[in-house]
Amino acid sequence: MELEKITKRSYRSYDDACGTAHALDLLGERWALLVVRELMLGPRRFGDLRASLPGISANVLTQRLEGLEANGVLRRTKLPPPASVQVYELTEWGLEAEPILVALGRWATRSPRHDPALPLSAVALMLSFRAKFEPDKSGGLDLAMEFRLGPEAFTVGVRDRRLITERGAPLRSDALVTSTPETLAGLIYGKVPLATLEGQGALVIDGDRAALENFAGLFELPPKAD
Amino acid sequence: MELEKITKRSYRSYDDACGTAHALDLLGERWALLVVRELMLGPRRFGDLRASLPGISANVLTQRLEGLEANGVLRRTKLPPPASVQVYELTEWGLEAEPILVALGRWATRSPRHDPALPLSAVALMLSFRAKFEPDKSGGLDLAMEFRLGPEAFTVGVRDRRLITERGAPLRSDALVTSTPETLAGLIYGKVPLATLEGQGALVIDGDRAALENFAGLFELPPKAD
DNA sequence: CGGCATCCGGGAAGATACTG
DNA sequence: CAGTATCTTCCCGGATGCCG
Repeated sequence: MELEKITKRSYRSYDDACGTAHALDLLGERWALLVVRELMLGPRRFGDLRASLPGISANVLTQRLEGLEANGVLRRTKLPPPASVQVYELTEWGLEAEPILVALGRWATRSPRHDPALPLSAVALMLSFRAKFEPDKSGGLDLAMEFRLGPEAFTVGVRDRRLITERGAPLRSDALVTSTPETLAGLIYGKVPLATLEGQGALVIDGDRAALENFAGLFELPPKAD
Repeated sequence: MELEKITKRSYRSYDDACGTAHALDLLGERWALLVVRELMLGPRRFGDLRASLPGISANVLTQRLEGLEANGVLRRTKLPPPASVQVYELTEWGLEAEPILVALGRWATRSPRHDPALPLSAVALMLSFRAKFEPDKSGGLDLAMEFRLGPEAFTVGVRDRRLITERGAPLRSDALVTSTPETLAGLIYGKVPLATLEGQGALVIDGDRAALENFAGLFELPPKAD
């Protein structure tokens, strides 16, 4: 019957005027914030999102995308021809959630239970750079690199004590780094020597090796809160 | 059988090295962040928490407290005699999550779906002040008030363009305000005139009325993201 | 293949009653 | 007052299948 359609209330809300509580109404469901994370560097397709979020099932991803769209956090867009492919992208307001993601990441890195050796998506690595970048260590540095992480290319650079992290390849770069997010995390946060990774074939660098070495020195993990 | 005790694995984690994902492992479960919110201004008892979080059930609150304690976000403490009462309080690290809560609140206030007329806890109101305080409007202001919100007293003040929000009564104050969190939210964010609220008996002010009026002018809701 | 509906099993959340 | 026990309901996760 159609009656059950009408009765489909029970949108489980906290019913709390507090902004924090409302934020949880908007993106407190399981996986929602990680979907937002994956869109933080630009539009993605359904399949890309799924591949970047190991463990999410297709129907849950569909539900989250619907909910986030209904709440105005993201929108569905069709890429211009000839691609003509459907993608999901954050609204301007959704994009403004970035500092929250970064702050959450910085805070949780101090957890004794945090395991940096787990899998990592390319976008998550880029955002982690923003969380742990230390401008004071970057004085006078000016570098631009291309990171090839799987099928995707990213631009990473430093100029005027500011960090640049974008999706897509840069026009010019000092070095091209081909590797995986996990390997780069080991290099930058785990202080694994670059030569070791190259020896294992886990990382290939073409161009100025010093650029990557310098870059890796700009990040510091916050102390554990034991 | 005892076998089922052994099989109780399945601690549902995102298994993601990303700090944001780990933050969700730590406090992404339903109600967890609101429990943290209620502890942000100091230790509380089980019953206080329950009363401040309408909708949470006792067993869920128990589970959240256990989980947050296991993760090092909060600890159980016994108040010194003669109180000798058990309370929950945030660890130093847990306290550091405050900017996250405030940022979430500020962001979500821009949601078209946000309804400021819903119920509000006293602690949530205090934290909302921190989210929406505009130092530029507070030049030269110096005031201290006591807010009596139900059984609890709070100190609210401004000095040197900085906002003070604490639990407990101040030693000296310019005014004593007795009301509810919802009424004060209407005054400060809804711009309901003070005289109207007094006329309804929803708010009683003893002392310098101008202190409260000046205070109410220091906050601005961020624009909607329609 | 990408996107979405449907069915099902397990587990977490919600409501209520009960206990020290 | 501070939880525990129990039952129900709903959400999540996985599999399958439809359709453009």
